[in-house]
Amino acid sequence: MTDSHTEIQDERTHSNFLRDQIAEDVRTKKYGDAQVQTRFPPEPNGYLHIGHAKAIFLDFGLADEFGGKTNLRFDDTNPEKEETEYVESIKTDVRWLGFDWDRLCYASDYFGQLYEWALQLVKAGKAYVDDLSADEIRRHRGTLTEPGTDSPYRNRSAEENLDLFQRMKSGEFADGSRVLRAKIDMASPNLNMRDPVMYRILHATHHRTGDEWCIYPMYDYAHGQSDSIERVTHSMCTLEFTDHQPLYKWFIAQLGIFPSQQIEFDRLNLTYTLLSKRKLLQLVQENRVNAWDDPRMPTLSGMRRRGFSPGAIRSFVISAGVSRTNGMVEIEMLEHFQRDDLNHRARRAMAVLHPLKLVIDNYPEGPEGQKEDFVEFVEVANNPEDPSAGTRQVPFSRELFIEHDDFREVPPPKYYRLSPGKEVRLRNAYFVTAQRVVKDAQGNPVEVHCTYDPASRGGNSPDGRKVKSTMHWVSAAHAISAEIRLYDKLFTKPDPGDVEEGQDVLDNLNPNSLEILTGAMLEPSLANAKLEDRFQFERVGYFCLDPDSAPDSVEGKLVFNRTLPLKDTWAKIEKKAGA
RNA sequence: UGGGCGAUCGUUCAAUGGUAGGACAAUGCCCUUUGGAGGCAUUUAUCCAGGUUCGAAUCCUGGUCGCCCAGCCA
Repeated sequence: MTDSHTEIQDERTHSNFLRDQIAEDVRTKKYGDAQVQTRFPPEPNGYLHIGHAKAIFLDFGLADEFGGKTNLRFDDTNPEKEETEYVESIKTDVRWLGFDWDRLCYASDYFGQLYEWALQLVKAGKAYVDDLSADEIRRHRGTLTEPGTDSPYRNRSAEENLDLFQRMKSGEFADGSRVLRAKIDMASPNLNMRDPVMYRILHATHHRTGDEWCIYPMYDYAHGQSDSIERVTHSMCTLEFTDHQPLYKWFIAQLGIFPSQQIEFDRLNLTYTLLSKRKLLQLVQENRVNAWDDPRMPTLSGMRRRGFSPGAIRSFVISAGVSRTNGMVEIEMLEHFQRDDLNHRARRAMAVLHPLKLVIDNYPEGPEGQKEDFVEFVEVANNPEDPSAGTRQVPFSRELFIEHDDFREVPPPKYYRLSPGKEVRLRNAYFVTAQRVVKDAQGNPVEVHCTYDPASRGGNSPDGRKVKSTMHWVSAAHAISAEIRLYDKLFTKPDPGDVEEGQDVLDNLNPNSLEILTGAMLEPSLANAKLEDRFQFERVGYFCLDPDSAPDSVEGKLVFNRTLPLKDTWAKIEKKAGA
């Protein structure tokens, strides 16, 4: 058993620069005897995706390793984009990944303190109210190569700034009319230091503070201090915030408060996958997918519905590693860890996605000559990888369904499955030999007639005869039908952002990312499937029940999602031959 | 072009001055009552040029290439 657990342990002993840094800080007692404190700081403006899972495993995982704690903090400084629905979904997703936060925090908890600190900076002449418009501020900022120019309001007296800022807070001014800026250096080569905006006027209702405030702190003014308030020792974030560090440090130094240490790491990028909350929101809003939890989405809720597991996501994220290089991990790696997980856990079942009738002409007749009535039950392992999963009895009869693609009237080279005159094994049942095929007007096979070898019951012939292929099947009389949803990649290009001039990422959407099958035939035991069950439909793939199912309803509607197909060597051979 | 960050197999992460290794992918073989799983094997890498050193992926110098920053977003 090559359990992924061992792999995780191995990975853990591998160094990574985050762990190294924390270990070093603990060793040198950089923060005295204080325990390691981290935080996961999402903005509640969308659903979490697998990129966030990386941050979660790092923030919570590393703190765990060092016996520290992790806060869940919502960076909710922009009331116009944030909603309670997102807060709830984020909590659900973090828990689903297996973590519980030490403290549940909100940047909005600190609005009062942040305001007090702003007052302090204003009084100290370190911040000023600027009457310039957003556009004018932009023009004054300069460019990458040219320094900015001072705002005409830059040298207002502390008294005037104090008065203006307090009136901004009291709601005297219109949105956009004034901002509070830090007074740093308009000529800094780091644009973040060119008198960044600390507060803007926004007469908007906040999801938590309601209408209490009409000025809201900018992320850059709130983030470092939030870390400081929570006494976060190691504040891990993604690379693009690297050059915000000097600004955070400036605020911390001016205020003389606890200095958290920020360490940046690379974002997770996955081939064929879009990991931008803004774009994901667009997919939802424009109904390009059904919802945030559409199984094609890289959101944690989508992946959960699709049948992915927290353990597999963890193995993947840890195995993909962390660094400071911007790369793109192949989606195949994620799929590998999910298959590995499911291979060990998933119960096996037989399901025919594209049914083709198979009739055994020499199968014994039932009592009083009623051929169809004769039924026997074969014993089948629930999971050959796990004997403790037990066995079940599966009905077998004269008329069966097999996979349409498992029969070829004219077999291509290396095709081992059923074709006229060929003998194959029906899994756990009998050897059968195809005799003749009934075709429709278009020449498509609709029914295959075969003979079986009664001595091969269970799937082996006493004479030691070998067959090249084993196929799954279901008894026609006992089969239940279900809707099957097959998912493919949402995008057609490895890098969805690779677009032609004038085109959009959404132009790279895969029009065939969802295929719905309505005629699938399943073995009867699947009628009892539960939402949390994981199945391998043998030779087909991994599946789970979708919440759209209503097994207890009159129709007993069943909907299965394909998490992932099984690896398909034959498809590869066929493709190569065709190419 | 100002500032910041980075560069190791196809991809991704290791090697912390001392045999360049793992995982995914690919290829071939073995095995198989899932063309699944498993086993074995193979291929492919230190961005370039100098330098320091007994010894450099690692340290130094100079290039090259890539990513990020000009929101009253986070």
